[in-house]
Amino acid sequence: MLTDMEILTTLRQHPLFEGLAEGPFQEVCRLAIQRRLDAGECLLHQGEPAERFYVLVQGQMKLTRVLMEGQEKLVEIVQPGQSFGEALMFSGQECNPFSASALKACSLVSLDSLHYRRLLEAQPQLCLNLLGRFSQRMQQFLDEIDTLAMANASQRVARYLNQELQDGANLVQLHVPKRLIASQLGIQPETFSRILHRLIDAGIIAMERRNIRVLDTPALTGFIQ
Amino acid sequence: MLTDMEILTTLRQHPLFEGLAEGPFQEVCRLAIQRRLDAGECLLHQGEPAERFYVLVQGQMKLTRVLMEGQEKLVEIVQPGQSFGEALMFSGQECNPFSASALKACSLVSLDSLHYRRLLEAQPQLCLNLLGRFSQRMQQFLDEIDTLAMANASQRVARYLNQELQDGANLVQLHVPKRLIASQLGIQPETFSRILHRLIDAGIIAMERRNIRVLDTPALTGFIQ
DNA sequence: CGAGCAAACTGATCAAGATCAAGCAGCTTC
DNA sequence: GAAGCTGCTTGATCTTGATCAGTTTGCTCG
Repeated sequence: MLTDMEILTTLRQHPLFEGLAEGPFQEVCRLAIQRRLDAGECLLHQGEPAERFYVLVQGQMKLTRVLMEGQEKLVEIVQPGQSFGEALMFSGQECNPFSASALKACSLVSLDSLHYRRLLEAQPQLCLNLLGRFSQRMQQFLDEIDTLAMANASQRVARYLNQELQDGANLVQLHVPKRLIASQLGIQPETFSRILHRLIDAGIIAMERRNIRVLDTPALTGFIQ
Repeated sequence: MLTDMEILTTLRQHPLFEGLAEGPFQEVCRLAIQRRLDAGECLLHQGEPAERFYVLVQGQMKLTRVLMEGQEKLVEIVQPGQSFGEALMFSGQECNPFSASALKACSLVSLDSLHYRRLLEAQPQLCLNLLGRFSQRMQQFLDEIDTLAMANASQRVARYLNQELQDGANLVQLHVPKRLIASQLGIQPETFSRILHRLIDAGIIAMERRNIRVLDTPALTGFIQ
């Protein structure tokens, strides 16, 4: 169970509310609805109408697109403190472009899109923040399109590992099952497994459980070009 | 050669300036720079610093991403009246995320990003317009990611044809060489050709030059699922 | 008009990755 | 501890689409 304090702190730290005066922020909180999900539970179905957006306070969620034959493709993993569904607020069309479901038990806050939109009309600075966020997200999409358009699966995996490699460290933690990563990269779980083990055999990475240590960064990078 | 009048009209009709008062709009025009390109000429190189964005007045441009081994992937075809490069204004990083070059002889107008950004700070309505545009663009990206993540090439082609099929009509006009479409779909020109001819043999489409007539829409749609 | 060139088409070959199938490791639950 | 479940791995086979090579078509330009 979360305290109101924890929720307040999470919202306050979120870029969507950065620079918002105390008054309007209180109003936002007043209209916020708290929501709890069990692991595996579904929050949004792709194609359903949407009038709210969400900030994840605790747990882990996945956003997926439903393709043909019931297959689903992972779009994004949402971690605590992150939001989703806010882009919809402006697009004119009002259907969820993805499904959302909980990977672990989750606590999240749901906010009214229309209310937030009205806030924006009076807060140019907030608008600019949001534009920046959208712009970055688009960059990420472009990157993902690159990854998918790349010729072969090994390059996608190498590219993925490189992206996940945080600042200086040589450790990549897969915080979701491998088959989901495979789905994100547009390859089959078997192929993903084989490629990882090929990289291990080549001495480029080491793996134990979901922790992957990159031993030879230059080799990995060279793989991509 | 374009008259100032034509340029003014093009800018005025552009969503980026919708609802902008006459004064600020004149100021925008005053700072605009006109640019001419020959067919094949390159305007922007991916990775170079960018301080301006562009509105195409006449001609046709392509935006491409450079992948490994000098291969390039088509991101978008720009038609007269459309803009590009404006997302960069907010992303913080200041390098072109794509290359841009002319497919035909082009006239375009280049605008100062910083100046436009300052305009936005005083114009909440303009911000909201822009947020809407960005949001739609993201939807398109999601769609494209779907297309690329789809299992096989035939489905990508069918999906592409369906998207390009405008409202009710059964005609798709390819306004660029087929090899560029293939690049956009992440397949080889040969494969694209073969698939189109397979669809012709199946009686689903008819093709003459760059005009494709869809004869059996349900069959085409059925192809995708 | 014919030369030259780029785009498009076609056929043959080959390799990457999907698919099918089975086995194994780690966890929970009774 | 056995049963059952899920995620991961490994092997064998088969399909798809890339690649290479050659031909055809259509367009431009001297």
